[in-house]
Amino acid sequence: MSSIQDQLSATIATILEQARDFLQCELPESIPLDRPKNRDHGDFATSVALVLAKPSGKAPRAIAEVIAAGLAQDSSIAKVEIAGPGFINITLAQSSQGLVVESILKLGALYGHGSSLKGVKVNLEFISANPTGPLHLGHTRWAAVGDSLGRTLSAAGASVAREFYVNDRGNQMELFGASIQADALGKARPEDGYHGEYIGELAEEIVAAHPELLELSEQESLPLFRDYGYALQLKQQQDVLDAFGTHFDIWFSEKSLYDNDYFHHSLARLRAQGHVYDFEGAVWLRTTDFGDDKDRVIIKSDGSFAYFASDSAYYINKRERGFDICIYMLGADHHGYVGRLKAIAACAGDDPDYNIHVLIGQMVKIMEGGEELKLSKRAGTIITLEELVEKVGVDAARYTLVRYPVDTPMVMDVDVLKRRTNENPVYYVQYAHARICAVLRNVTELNIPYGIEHLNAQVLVHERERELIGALGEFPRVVAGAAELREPHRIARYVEELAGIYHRFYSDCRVLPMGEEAPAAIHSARATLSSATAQVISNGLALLGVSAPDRM
RNA sequence: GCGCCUGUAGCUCAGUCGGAUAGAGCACCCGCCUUCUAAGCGGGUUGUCGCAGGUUCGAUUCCUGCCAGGCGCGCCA
Repeated sequence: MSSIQDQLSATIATILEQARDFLQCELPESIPLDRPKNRDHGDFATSVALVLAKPSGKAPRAIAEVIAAGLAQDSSIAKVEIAGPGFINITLAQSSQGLVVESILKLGALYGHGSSLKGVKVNLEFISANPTGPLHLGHTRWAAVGDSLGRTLSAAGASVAREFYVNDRGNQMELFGASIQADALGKARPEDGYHGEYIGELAEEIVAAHPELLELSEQESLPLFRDYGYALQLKQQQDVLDAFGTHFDIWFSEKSLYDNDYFHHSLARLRAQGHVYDFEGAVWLRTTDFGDDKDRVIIKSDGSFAYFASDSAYYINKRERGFDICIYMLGADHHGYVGRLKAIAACAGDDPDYNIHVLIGQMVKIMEGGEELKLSKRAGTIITLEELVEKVGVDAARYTLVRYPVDTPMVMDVDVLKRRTNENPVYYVQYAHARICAVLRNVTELNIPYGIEHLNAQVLVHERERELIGALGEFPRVVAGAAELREPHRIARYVEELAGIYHRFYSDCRVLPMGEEAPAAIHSARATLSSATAQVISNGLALLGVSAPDRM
């Protein structure tokens, strides 16, 4: 299904092709075509004449004349104007206004989906919190953004696996086990252990289920406390994420990288590429070959594995599982890892600009009552995902977290998020959807027919109607752009704008007949346009993992 | 010292294949519900796009330097 934009681009490309003799230069690969901010500039505008001015050596307005003459032949175009230094402003014919609405209603929930990433296998790893405590705010940002990005990439045609990397081995696990054990035995927790209230709760739960642990020696019970605690804590994280609407396809165990000697297999692969060396009893990866600050130790001189060992084996593992692109989502406090992760890919013989993509999320703060919230009862230090949801609900939390680019540090204001006003964009958007649903209920009650077969585009001549139709037509591009740039916040911003446009349409364009007025084509057409808008808002919110309520 | 991120209206922030007069919400003032959900709409006020150069028809956007703030630079995990 090709959009109006695509058709226009193709038309212009054809015109340029025919004017090759006149231009005498290379033609652009893609035609710049966007929707002007100023309505006086038509439905679409292109600066292609300006772009071609230099290579062709012709005056931009002269080039524009040629293109405009060609476009004027197209029956789907009502008006072509040349403006300023050589912009070409295009106004669509009334007859083509209905096409967008038609395709939305035909495609339904699939409208906006595309094929730009078709055939690409993406591994999307996010959150990957240690299973030694509750998820906090930073994880929550990723839970919202990562999940939304996953939905967006899928909509663009990619095959996406959402993966949570579980750090189930290493020193932190031991400290976690020791902390729980200390509580269970009524002793002091290790100083460098975990100190949240939840440790005590885990200890109680474990002792209740396995009273025999208290009969064992400390040495014997330690690994059991660790393993039971791990299972409970992981389950807790999974439950919380489930309630948040974030689902993973794969829970990947770090420990499993060392099963069946997989690690040595991955190391051999790196060695074969020639970037592994031994020095002072340790095994190193020469990541400086690919721009890292310094080489990294894989196996320490005491024979134990450095954390980097897991990182490199894990990357190799992802690629061996057939993923083309591995996306990592890391907190800003880990941005120092970008260089070494990219270097792993390069050392493995991959293209670090294509096969691996690292997103860095800046910090999230939370305010309530004008003050920053720092203490969590449960975690002991930072606010948890659960606590945030208790305060503001899933929709407001997800929406707010996903509406900013991840490289912007953000502050969530609980007081604002509880508010049901314009200040809180999630309600603004949801309200537009609920409002349309209410209108359509009334339309149905009055037996006014609507739908594709009742859409007479000729009557939709109001400026608000054209504006709305134009915005609806943008959605597929927004989705494709969000997927390509890995920026799901673009969808949130789009949906806000669309909601605003609908609200303005609503106040200027009456959908239902007034009083004794007989239902006419305009009512059916506007009802149809409304239902298409509801569909697009709903599709957009779905990509954000936010509900689109029928009533509010 | 080196690296990453940020600097746009009084506040919170959008704005990337460079485009026309730089946007939204909030705040402030004024209007709009005897007919659709006022959780809405309309109007008014608000800018050295951190600073200085460069690239060009055109720069908030790309390049360089500087200033300011945040974060990071382990044979820790």
